[in-house]
Amino acid sequence: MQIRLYNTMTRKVEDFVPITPNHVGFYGCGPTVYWDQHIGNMRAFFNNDMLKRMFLANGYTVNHVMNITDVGHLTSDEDTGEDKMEKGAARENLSVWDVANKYMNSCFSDMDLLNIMRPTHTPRATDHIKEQIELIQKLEKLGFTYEIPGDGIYYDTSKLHDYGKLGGQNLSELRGGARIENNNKRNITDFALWKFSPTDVKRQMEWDSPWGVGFPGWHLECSAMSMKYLGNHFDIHTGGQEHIKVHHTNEIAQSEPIVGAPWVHYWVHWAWLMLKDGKMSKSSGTSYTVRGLIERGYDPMAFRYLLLQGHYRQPMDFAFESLDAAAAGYKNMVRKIADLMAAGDTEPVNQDLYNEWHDKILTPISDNLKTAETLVVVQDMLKNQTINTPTKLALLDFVDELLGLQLADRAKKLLAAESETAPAEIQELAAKRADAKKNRDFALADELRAKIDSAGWTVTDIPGGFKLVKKQ
RNA sequence: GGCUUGGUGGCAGAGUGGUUAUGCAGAGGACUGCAAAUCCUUGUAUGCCGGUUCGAUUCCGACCCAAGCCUCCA
Repeated sequence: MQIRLYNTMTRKVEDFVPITPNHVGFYGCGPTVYWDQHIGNMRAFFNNDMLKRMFLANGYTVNHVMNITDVGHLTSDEDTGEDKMEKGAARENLSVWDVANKYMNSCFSDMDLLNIMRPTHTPRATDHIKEQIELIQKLEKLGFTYEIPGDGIYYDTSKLHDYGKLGGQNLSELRGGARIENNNKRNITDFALWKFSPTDVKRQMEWDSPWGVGFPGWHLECSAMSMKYLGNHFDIHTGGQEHIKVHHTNEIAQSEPIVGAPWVHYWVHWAWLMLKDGKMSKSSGTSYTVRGLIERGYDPMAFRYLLLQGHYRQPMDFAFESLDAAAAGYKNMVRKIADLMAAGDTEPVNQDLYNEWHDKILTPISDNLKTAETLVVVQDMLKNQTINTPTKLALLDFVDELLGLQLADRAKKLLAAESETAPAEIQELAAKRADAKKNRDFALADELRAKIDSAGWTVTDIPGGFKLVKKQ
């Protein structure tokens, strides 16, 4: 099936043509591991996951690389900026290395909870200092660097004729004085490749280099590690939309002089998950984690379902009201599937119908990841009267693989919970209630139902009797 | 200020040059002593102003508003 993706470089939805047939290599910017990743961060990782699942469903092999940024970078190119890693270490009274490990693992565990497949490679910046230094040396040889004494090695953006092409903005269009200027930089857009350690403070993370002790600039790791794990040219580079103008622009600047243009064939950018009143941020206490959602009683799959209803290029408003709606929608879907499973239909799978609907499901998601439309097709499929139950269940297995919603798993759990036999005293109460109903003593019947309810069971009337289901 | 995206029903959020998804919520009905579940039916929207067109929510332009980047950020 023809895959189409919006390419930020050309600002168009394009047919995807892989470098190697039936194989895709892609790099998605990963987390800076100084704190928990909030659900906004997770939306980006979820999008990478959907991109990957879409390719897998289309028969591709996938090499997915996600970096772990564990080097502390200054929050600006100034010496006065804060270092997030060092700040996190101070906050928790841990070494920067322990902070990195702790939050890398918590990020992975949140990804697991959301059923996000692990990337093929998750290289850490601190494990690739050598590669980063080598990259600077290559740029140095080509004449793209200059040193600001006592500060670092910088990239001279005026040396690259098409600098800024990804963001559609040239040097002269940037607003002068909009940010604090480093007076020693040659151009407003120049950025650090290597920063020297400050002389007055001992950094926990620093390395030797041909230019002096210090640490790499924050754009460098992505160039160095993507080349190492994906080769000099690869298919797709993804990241949050805020990376277009600076981070990805600078990655291109570092890479294309060395490997030749185009370095990356398709640039795909994810829009943010917004709060009603602005962006999600840790400082304002408005960030939620996946584990936080679970503590509030939500199935992480409800959040996944919510994300699937939107489109990756569209900012999405997050509110508990909309998460509730998604949770209800997801639960209804699981209910329907559990009913299909319980039907025990032994008809054979209709292969023609299976193929037809398989393609119907795969088509919209292959067209620039229109997951919402795929969800619509799934709803249509569930409602469709001409598809028999075994065919529907086979299609749902495919849907689970494609969308990662764990529908079959939840449906089975639901059925298991419903088939659990109630303890004798609950059975007895339910039997008494049935008697009360027979005697038309509805007051007593309702009282008994309340009793059963508070004991953790739900009694429902079914034709010819009653059913006891343990409350979830 | 510049560059880039967008503005759709009560909420979230798709598609589409002419009959406007889907989910949740709402309303009515079937079923039930009442519930629950399920099923059926159903209302409500395309920021504003122009233009192109037989016809625009869809194309074009201006404006207004929002978001992203220009400063660490998914």
